[in-house]
This record gives sequence, structure tokens and C-alpha cells, in this order.
Amino acid sequence: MEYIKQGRDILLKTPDLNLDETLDCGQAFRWEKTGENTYRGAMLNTPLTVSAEKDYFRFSDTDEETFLNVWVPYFDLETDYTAIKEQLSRDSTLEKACAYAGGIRLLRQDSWEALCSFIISQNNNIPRIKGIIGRLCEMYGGFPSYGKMKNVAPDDLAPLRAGFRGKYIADCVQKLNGGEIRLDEVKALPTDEARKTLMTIKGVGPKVADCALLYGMYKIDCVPMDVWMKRVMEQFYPNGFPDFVQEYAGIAQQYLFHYMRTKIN
DNA sequence: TTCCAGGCGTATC
DNA sequence: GATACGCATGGA
Repeated sequence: MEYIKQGRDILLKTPDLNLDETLDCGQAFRWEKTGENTYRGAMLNTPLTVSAEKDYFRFSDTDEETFLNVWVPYFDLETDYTAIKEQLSRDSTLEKACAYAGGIRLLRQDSWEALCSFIISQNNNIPRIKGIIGRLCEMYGGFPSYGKMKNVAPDDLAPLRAGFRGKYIADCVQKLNGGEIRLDEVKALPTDEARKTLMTIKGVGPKVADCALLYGMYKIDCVPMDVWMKRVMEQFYPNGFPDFVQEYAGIAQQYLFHYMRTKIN
């Protein structure tokens, strides 16, 4: 990764990053394509417009401190995806998946934002997930902290049209505000214990927990098992992943999920 | 109209 | 532990 400042922008050179593949592959729901090669979105309430230009990525109107503290970790820019893909490609299916969309990166999202987003995601489709999260941000003037949502009742969330998920969000907010669950502590736990803790929240089962762990806490051994990944495992890995995949199973899952959902029918 | 969507809670065995 | 069913909403 190398970057230079240009006025109020940061210009970044990095391999293994494609904005479409990374920002519109179902791991984050707040990025909107605003131009041919441009996305606008945010992490919590830090906004960003990012574009792919000829030889670099332009992070618009971003100071160096925000770039280094927020966007470098968010886009996982210090991880060598070339090496990871090389290792994963020892498996023939993953080789195809990596070749198909090699510009996917695992976004290191905020733990609360990821947890909340994936509670909303259950038994739901991506356009509607985006709609509900969009209305949540509208309602609170940006993505609300759980503190800002303190004492929220399911009925208060009716305008989101989140269906039965409203009461799950309310329960999550309550447990976080009550200190019953502290996400920074969960993050420090081994994956299995962290998963168990998250699953004490109503509406958080194995799949939503694994999404929060993978996308919000960078537990890259987690493989969220949704309908698409179940199909992948049935079709290609009836006996599980090979050992050399395990280390990066969560990242492998990104390539495979996208491959199965968009390429294979 | 019916089916499905990055599932989960509950009841039942 | 496994299986069956209902659940809010909206697009296909």
C-alpha cells in the first residue's frame, strides 16, 4: 500500500481491490454507487466518497489522520491478499472463485454496525436490508450508536418496516446499554465463546453471530452459513474445507459466496 | 397467487 | 439434536 496527498484527497495505490466487488457483495449495506467508478458511504458516521481512477483510488475530501485511522483498517489495506489468494488457490474451486472476483476484500467494520446490520439481514434480501438500514440512519440522523437508541421499544422502530426484526434490534440495544454484553470484550474472546455470548441476544443465531464476528470483529476463521454458503459446501466441500483454507476460511467464504451467488446458477 | 430472501424462536419428538 | 412451522415485508 502506498499513498500520496493531493489537496484534500488521498490517492492510494493498492492491488487486489475492486470497489464493485468489495462494496457491493453483501458484506456492507451502506455503500451507494454514485458514478461509474465511485461509491459513497460511511463507517458509523465517518463519510467517504471513494473512486477507482486509472492508476489509483481516490479517497475524496479525507485528511490523512482519518485515512490512516479509519479507512486503512476498514479496507484491510495492510493485509496481503495476493498471498492469501495464492494459498487459497491451491484448491481448484477457490482458484476459480478468486480468479472470478479477485478484488474482494474483507471489510473490517464497526462491531455494533455489523451486528445491527446482520440482525436486520436475516430472512431478508439485500435491497430491503439496505432500505431498512437507510431508514434507520434517516430516523436518527446518521447511523445511531446504541447509546443513542437507549430504551428504544420495538414500536418506536415501526417506521423502519423491519418486520419481526424490530424487537431483535431493541433487545440487542438493551443488552449493550445495560452492559450485559460489551462488544470490546466479546472481541477479545476466543471465537466459540464470543459466538455463544452474541447468541444470548434475541434474533442472533449462529449465522448472524458469525457475520458480526467476521465483519465486525475480524474473526477470519468464521464462515457464516447462509443459504448460499450451504449450497457451496454441499456442492464443493462435502467433507469441509481443506486444512490450508481454514486459516483464512472467512476470506475464502467471501470469494465463494460471491462466486456462487453471481456466477453459478 | 405463491415463492423467496446473507435465519431465528418455539414447540415437539 | 433434529425437524417443522410461523414470522413482517416486499419484489419477482
